Amino acid sequence: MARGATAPLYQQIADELRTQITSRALRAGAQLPTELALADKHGVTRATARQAIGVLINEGLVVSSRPRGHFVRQVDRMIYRPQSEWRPQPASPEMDRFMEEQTSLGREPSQVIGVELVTPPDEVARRLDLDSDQTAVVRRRVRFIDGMPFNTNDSYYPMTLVEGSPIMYPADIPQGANQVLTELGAEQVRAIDEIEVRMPTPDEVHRLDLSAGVPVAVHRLTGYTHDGRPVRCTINVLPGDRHVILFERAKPAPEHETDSTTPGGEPHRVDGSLADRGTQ
Amino acid sequence: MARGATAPLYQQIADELRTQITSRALRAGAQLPTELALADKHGVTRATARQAIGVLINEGLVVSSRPRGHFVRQVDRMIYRPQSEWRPQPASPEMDRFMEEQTSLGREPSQVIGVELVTPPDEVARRLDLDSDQTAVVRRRVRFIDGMPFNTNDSYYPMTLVEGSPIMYPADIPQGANQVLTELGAEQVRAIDEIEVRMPTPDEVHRLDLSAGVPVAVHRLTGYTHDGRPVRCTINVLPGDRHVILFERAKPAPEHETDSTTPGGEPHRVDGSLADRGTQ
DNA sequence: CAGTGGTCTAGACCACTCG
DNA sequence: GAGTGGTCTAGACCACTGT
Repeated sequence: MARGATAPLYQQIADELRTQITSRALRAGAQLPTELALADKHGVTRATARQAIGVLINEGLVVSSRPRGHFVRQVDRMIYRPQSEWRPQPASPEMDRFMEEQTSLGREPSQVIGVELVTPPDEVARRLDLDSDQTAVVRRRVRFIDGMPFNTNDSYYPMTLVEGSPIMYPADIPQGANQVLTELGAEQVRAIDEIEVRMPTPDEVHRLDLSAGVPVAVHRLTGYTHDGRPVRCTINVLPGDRHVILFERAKPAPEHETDSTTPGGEPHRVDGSLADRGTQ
Repeated sequence: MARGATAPLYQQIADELRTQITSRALRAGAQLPTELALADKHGVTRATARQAIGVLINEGLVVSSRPRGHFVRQVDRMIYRPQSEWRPQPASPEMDRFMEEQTSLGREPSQVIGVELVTPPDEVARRLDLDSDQTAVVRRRVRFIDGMPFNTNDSYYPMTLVEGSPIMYPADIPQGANQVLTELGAEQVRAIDEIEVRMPTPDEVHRLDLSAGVPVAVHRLTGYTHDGRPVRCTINVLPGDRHVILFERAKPAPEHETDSTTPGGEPHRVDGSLADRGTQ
C-alpha cells in the first residue's frame, strides 16, 4: 500500500463513499448517488461504479432497494439475553442501564412453526449424548418483531425424555419448556452457551430475510441436569444487524485468585468431539 | 422462486459449487475450477463465472489465493472464554468436554502494542461513566497464534484510577491488570459482556489480516467494583473464522421460579444511553 | 514465461417501481 | 414511460507466482 501504486478505481470510489457514511455526511437511510451518476463523476464505466457499491454492500454499510436505488443501511439492534431464562430481571443495577429505555416496544410472541421427530444433526447429537440412531424431538420456531423475522430457534430434546409431554405438541407451552423438564424429573440447572459467527447460509438468508453483508451469530445452548445429563440443545440463529448479546457475571467466591488481564485467556483449539470442523 | 423464472446463471453456478463444498465433494483446502474452466463448462463468459465465485467468497466459503486460484476455506476455531479471567478452570465437567483436546497448541503471549492516553470514544466513555473531557488510559494489544494475528484487545481504564500504576506502562503486567486494580482499591467483582456481530471495517481487515466473507464479533467487557463503579472497559475484536465464544452458567439459587423456553426472552430495543446507534 | 486472478471498458437487454 | 439496478457479453491489459 502507498508504495507508489494507486488503489484500484473502484476501491477509491468505495473509500470515498465509506468516508461519507461513517462521517454521517450520508446518514442512515439516505440514498447514494445512482450508479450512472457515480460513473460520470469519476469518469469510469457503470460496471466500475457498481463494483464500488458492491464493496460497501458486502461490508453491510449499504443496501439495495431495487429499483429505487442504494441506501445507507439502518441498524437497530435489540438486546438478546440468554440468561433471562433463569433471571428475568437483571441481577445488577449496571445491567439496568443497558435496558432502561423502550424495553417493551413491538413485542410479539414467538411463533411455533412445528414439532418434528428427527435423527438430530451431528452437532446436536454430540451435545445431547445421543447415538446416531436415536431420535430427538425438535421444536422449530421463528420469532417475529413487528412482522419481521427476527431470529430462528430450534430446540432439541431427547425423545426418550419428553415422550408424551407437552413438548411434543406444536402449541405454546404456557408454563415454559423448562418447567416441563422439571416435572419430568430432569430439571435443567446448568447450561453452556456457545457463540459462533459466520455468514448465513442461503437457507438462513431466506428464512430470516437477510440482505447482503449481514453476518449471523449462531447461539448454541446445551442444558444439563444436576447430575450432568444433557436434556436440551437449542440452536438460535441471530442476524447481526438485529441483536446484541448480553451476559452479566459475578466473580465467584474466592478460593485462590488467578487473574489475567486478557479476557478469553489462552485460546484453546477446538478439536474435541463436540467441536464442529471443516468448512463453516 | 421456481415460479417459472430461472435463477440467474451466476447463481446457478454458485449453487452448484456450494453444493459440492457443503457435501464435501470439494473438501476444505481443495482448489476450485479456474474461472476460465468454469466459464467454458457453463457456456458463459469469464465475468459471469467470476460473479459466481464472488458469491461464495462473500459467503466465506471460498478464498482467493492469487494468482494460484480459488480454494475452499479452511476454518479452525479456538475457544474464547470470557469467564476465564475469574475461572481459569471450567466449573463443570460438561465444559471439559468442549476443551478436552489440544488445549495448549500454538500458544504465544499476546503482544502489548502500546499504551496511550486518550479521550475515549463515545462507546467507552458511556460505559466508564466518563465525561467527554476526561481522559482514559488504553492498553492496545494484538494477540498472535502461530504468528498469525488472532484478535485485538483494547482495554480502557479511567486515568484518575490507574495513574502511576503498572497499567500505565507498555510492559506485561505479571500479576495481571485485575490484581493491580484490586491493589488500587478497585477490585472488579462484576462484569457485563456485550457481543455484537458485523462485518469488519477496513482497518480491522488490515490489522487482523481478514479475507473477504469473514465477519467479526465485537466483545465489549465492562468491569465493575463491588459498589458498582465501572473500572475498565475492554473491546475485543474476534474474527468469526477463528473463534467460538463459550460461557457456562448455573441456575441461580431459587427464589421464585420464572421460566421461559426461549433463551433471550423478549428482546429489548437498544435505545439507551449505553447503546451504539446508527450505521453499524 | 505460462497461467492464474484482478481490474476495467463499452456496450446490451431486462424487470421493476414510481409518477 | 423514465429511471433505477440486475444480469450478461466480448473483449483488453495488468500483476503476481510458480516452474
